[in-house]
Amino acid sequence: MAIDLRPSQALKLLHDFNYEMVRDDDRDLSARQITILLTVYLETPPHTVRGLAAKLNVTKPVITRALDTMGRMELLQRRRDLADRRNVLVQRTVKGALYVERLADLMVAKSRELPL
Amino acid sequence: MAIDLRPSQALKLLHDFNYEMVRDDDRDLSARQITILLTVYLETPPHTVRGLAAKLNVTKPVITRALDTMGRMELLQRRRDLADRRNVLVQRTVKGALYVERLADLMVAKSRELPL
DNA sequence: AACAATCGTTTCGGAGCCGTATCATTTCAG
DNA sequence: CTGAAATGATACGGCTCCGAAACGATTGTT
Repeated sequence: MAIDLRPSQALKLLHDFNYEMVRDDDRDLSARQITILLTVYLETPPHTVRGLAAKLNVTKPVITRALDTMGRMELLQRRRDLADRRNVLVQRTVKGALYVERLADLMVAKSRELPL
Repeated sequence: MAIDLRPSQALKLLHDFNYEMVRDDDRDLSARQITILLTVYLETPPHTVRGLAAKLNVTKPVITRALDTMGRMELLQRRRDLADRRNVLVQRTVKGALYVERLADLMVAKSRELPL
């Protein structure tokens, strides 16, 4: 069964999801941060700073700063690449996995409430 | 046919949508701004600063500043309530309607690309 | 070994957004 | 008519993020 979303449903889903995020969290992640987080959790490793910057079409400091922030939140962690010590590998954390899971649950819940 | 979104599909949709937003726009809207915009475009008028603040559980200056920003972008506009001149009515614009339409189209497009 | 290239980080000035408190304007109540 | 209440905007100090440039560390090249 394909996902057949109508424009009005798409907007309502977008609204309800963001609405819930805004109401719940004091500190919500930016679009860039969410994209970085989900890229790390959905795509196959390894993930480097340079690779993420290129993929998202942003500068490297943007990734560095996002890792600082989300590292502080324990949603992601850095690790040196032992094979090439210039690289930093971005890895998942338990707390990050739970956060991503919560995003998914919220999205699923809001999609179920959509009118036909 | 109900919208039956699995968690993995929800995450991919969330990722792909944000990814596209980040790649395309230099200046992307925050979660709060998107919520305000969609609230005005989806829910029935009138929309006041106070009403939006209460609905989103944020302070009034948050709404005022968001209206400044999105007003500059011409996505929303202010108008004095002639019945009660203390009120400011938040209204849609042509440019804002096109932006919202683009959001919907992007969401629909990404949802169609989801794996079964 | 010496130099260039790569990688991630840091620095810098500038801009946006935050919450709290305060303000001007308008309306309502006595 | 006068004071209280309501509404939205503004001032303030603080925090985060931005892009560009410069930096240290590491690796590859010759």
